[in-house]
Amino acid sequence: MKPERADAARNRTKVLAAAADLFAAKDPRAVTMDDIAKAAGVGRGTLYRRYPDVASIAVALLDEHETALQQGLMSGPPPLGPGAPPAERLAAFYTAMADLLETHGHLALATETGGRRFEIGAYGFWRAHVLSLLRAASVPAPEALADTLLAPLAPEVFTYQRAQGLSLEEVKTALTRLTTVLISS
Amino acid sequence: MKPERADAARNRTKVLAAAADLFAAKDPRAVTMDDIAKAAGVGRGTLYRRYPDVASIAVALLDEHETALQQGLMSGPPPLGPGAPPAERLAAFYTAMADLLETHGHLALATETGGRRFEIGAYGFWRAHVLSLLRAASVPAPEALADTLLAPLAPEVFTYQRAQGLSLEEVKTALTRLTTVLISS
DNA sequence: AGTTAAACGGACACGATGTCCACTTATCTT
DNA sequence: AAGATAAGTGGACATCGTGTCCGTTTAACT
Repeated sequence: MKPERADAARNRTKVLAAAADLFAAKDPRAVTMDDIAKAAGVGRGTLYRRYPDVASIAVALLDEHETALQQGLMSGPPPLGPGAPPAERLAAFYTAMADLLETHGHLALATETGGRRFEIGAYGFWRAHVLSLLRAASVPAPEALADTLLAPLAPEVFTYQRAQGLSLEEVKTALTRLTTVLISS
Repeated sequence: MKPERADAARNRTKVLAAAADLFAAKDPRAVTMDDIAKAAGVGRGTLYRRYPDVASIAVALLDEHETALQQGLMSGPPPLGPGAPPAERLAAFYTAMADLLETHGHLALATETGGRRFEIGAYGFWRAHVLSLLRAASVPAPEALADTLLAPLAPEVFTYQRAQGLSLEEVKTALTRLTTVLISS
């Protein structure tokens, strides 16, 4: 396919920058397409040309961080990447996810307008990763456990816990305890 | 306060019946106030007089089942009610919740339009219950664990698992294993 | 400079929300 | 039984967000 036209690229940058500001400024779930178009100084039609909804803009903003983590899982150094025992890898994954939510939780929230959590590509990836680790650790009936274990990583849960006054460390230990206890038994 | 007027009672019944049908018929998250008013043969204003939004109607429909479970937790027979060791009570709670989600999952979905999960009264109750059991079992740092453990009970997670082909039993065992393993270690 | 096709932006139609108020009706009073 | 009163009703209205459509602009190529 052809390279991107100059004005298109310029507008994409403006849109993403404006959206990032808006997501950070107020409740990400309340940001509308109109808001973003207005803030970016761009027409409605221009916005819809590239992004079908607000969630997809948040996904675009989150993408680089997510793919970085996915790289780490697949080919990074242990314990996150291959080479460490499953229990440690799983714990490392949870810690990394918590860090990602800590820094970009507002974006993650914005990606989940409605019940889209499971339809997003990233969820499938996390699930496959957890599943393979559970299998490697010979945990029985890992299919149901995978979703159960991923549930506490939902952005709403994490941000709720942090808003309740729990420290990042407290949340992390709760998460990792879940994994280690489950695998070692 | 005064007793309810006859026409008001009649309309409330009509509204709840119509809403129950609609929630069962299509995606509960797509049901609108207009739909319900139309289906119940009632004006918009009448509907808004009693219920501020769709979620609150779903809550009303769900209420009796939820309070029944809450009664069971507080004063019912063991292992759900008091008298059994914490690990068993927690497992019984998860089983009961799974059953409730199995029968009324669509209603539970409708109560969570937006990110209201944690603002609903019931969540506070479940959380307090889990927390007290964790404390009774001398589990360290139970505060963070409580929310983490409740996350897999989110209606979206449960219905997603069931829609993926997992049986009710498989989900139940995944949930209870989580609890027993955590407490016994 | 001229041509072409991609990109732009605002107007439009639609659907849902929540409010407001003139009218109806149940219940109480005597 | 009739009137008084306050609660209840229903639909019109203003507002907002969505997604599409199309005449106009502009970048890129010749």
